[in-house]
Amino acid sequence: MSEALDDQWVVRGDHDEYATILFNEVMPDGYALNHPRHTLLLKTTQSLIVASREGPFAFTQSPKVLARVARSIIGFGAWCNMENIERFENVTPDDIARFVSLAATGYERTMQTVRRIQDATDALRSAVGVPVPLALALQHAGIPSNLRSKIPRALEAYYHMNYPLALETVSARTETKQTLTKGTLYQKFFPLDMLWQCRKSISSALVFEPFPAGVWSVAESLGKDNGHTKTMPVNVCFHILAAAVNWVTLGNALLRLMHETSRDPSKAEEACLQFSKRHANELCGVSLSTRKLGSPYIVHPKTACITYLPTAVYIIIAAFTARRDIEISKLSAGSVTGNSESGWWLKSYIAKTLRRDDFTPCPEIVKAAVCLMEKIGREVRQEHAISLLFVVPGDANNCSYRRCAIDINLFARLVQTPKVMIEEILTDWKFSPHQFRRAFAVLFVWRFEYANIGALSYQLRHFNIDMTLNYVRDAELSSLIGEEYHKLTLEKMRSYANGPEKPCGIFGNVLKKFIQRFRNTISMTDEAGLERKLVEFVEQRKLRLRATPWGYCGASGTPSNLRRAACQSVINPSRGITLDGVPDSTGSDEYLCARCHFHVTDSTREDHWVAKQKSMEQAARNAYTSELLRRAQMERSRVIRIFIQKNFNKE
DNA sequence: GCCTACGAGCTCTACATGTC
DNA sequence: GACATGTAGAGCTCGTAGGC
Repeated sequence: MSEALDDQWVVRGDHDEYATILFNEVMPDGYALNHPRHTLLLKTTQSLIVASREGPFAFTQSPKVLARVARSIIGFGAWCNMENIERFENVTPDDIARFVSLAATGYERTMQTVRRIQDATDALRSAVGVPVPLALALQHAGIPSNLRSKIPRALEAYYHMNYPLALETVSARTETKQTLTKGTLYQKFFPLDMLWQCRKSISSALVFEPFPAGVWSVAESLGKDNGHTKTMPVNVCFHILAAAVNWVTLGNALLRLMHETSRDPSKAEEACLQFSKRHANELCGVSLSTRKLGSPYIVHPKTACITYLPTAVYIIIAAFTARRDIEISKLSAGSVTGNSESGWWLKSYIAKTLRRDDFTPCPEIVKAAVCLMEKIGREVRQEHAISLLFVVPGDANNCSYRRCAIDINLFARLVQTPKVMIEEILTDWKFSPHQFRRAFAVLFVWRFEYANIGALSYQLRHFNIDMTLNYVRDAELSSLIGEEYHKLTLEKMRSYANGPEKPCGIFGNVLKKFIQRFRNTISMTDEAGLERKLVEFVEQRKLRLRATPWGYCGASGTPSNLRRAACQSVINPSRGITLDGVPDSTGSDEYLCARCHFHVTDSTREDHWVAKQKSMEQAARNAYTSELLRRAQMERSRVIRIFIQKNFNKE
């Protein structure tokens, strides 16, 4: 911890982390916290920060957490000051009850900002006239000016008193303040408990235990449940991923353009024009220019390279490795190792669970993205002997390097990510880094159909698999996956009805007959009629085709389907049911599906079947294969061979 | 259930950059 | 050179993921 300054402490932690705690906040009486009249509160706050970090009541080393403790104590001190309570010793249980119930409704009501700003405006009117400057009114009311976004009602009152005609324009700012979440309240109330626990080592303390039933029980009774990270709509997710991949693919060319244009400014504009024309598709609707032309979709090549390219790299890493924001931000240059044959591995710090570096498997695009970022910041890293990946050259006159400003929403707007309908308003989707971690889980679960949650749990580095299941049990996700299954089923049915693919397998033949029946009942030229019949068929039967490498499973979760599905036979030790109650395809294989009532396949899987049959035959012929296993493989190979002959007309 | 450690979103300030 | 605009980085309150 640094030495005490007049108005702030700089609290340092591990890994160069630090937090600044300001002690010059204006109190409701108009005097700053570090004014001599607030010495007691200041000393108590400082003592509690020390006690939180050292000694018997220490619970954290994190500078940010210590800063939060300070904020809570100062906040409570400000409320006491407003209530004319000079020492914490004078606080009564009733005061605590009043404070916590007010605190649950947010800053504005707790600190009675409406009344205070009205009083301040009244008092200042005679001295400065109307309108009273807002900054002056806030200062006189003892409300920190940076909290303006938290006091919409107080602002409305201020504007009403000073600019009556402008009221309509500001009334939109008012909204009912919802109760804060349990977690937030817990963090607000916990430091109050310390005013009792640490009573022997602080200047001013509570004389009773404020939360005998526990801090959490109070927070729980007053707060609302926490929310969760939203799931990106599929089209939005795929659009921004495609854009990020395109930008990363174009990255080296963009860097060359930036260097060319900076070397020869006279040709810069022409070079940008030509580049934009040549790479119109990859740039996803963005044009490059060295001049400011007013369009949000025109950017300077330097901005493209040091702002948008790092963001594209960030998105690629987040989406394809499921790493958290903090884990990506801390990546070092050279963090991807491996090769195209044995695979690529991203070395990153694993926050929350392991809390150490670990390797995560990743696709080649991640390796390309990291290499690109290494190139962007190479000179900076060499010059300053740092390893951080996400750094770019800083401002020439001020700092020589800086961390990349990753702004996913800015990038999304630039590449014109589709808008979404939220509460009947077409609006931009609001991205957050954690949504890509969630998107990874969505894509994994959808692609592998709930298979191997253990693998997903490892990728997310959860200690507890229940945490992973929280992702895949989520109602929003289930509905999303259900929707995708529905789309896939309809697409396959259309494809089977209109060609060129023909369904085969036992269930495939059933589908073929239904499609033929539809064709017989409608005019051959009535494609709309056929489409209608297909949709009705899929919806009425609740048909959901789920993909496997060798075809599709059409079994539902009804008792009769489960009884008849080949993979659910009691002699199959690998049988299993997915979380939505249908047969788990990971407990099945080609041999079982070849004779199953619910299996569909088509020519897109033909190569797979042929290769499988060959590999089984070779394995059976292997001299080292035991006799028992050889016989089993020969039998399996025979069944698959017959399936191929019957369905793909091959000998 | 309880708790920690972060992130999101907002505003403000200082400074850089662009435009006329 | 004056002014407008853009942007990084700070602080704040409130929200969220996830460990045990």
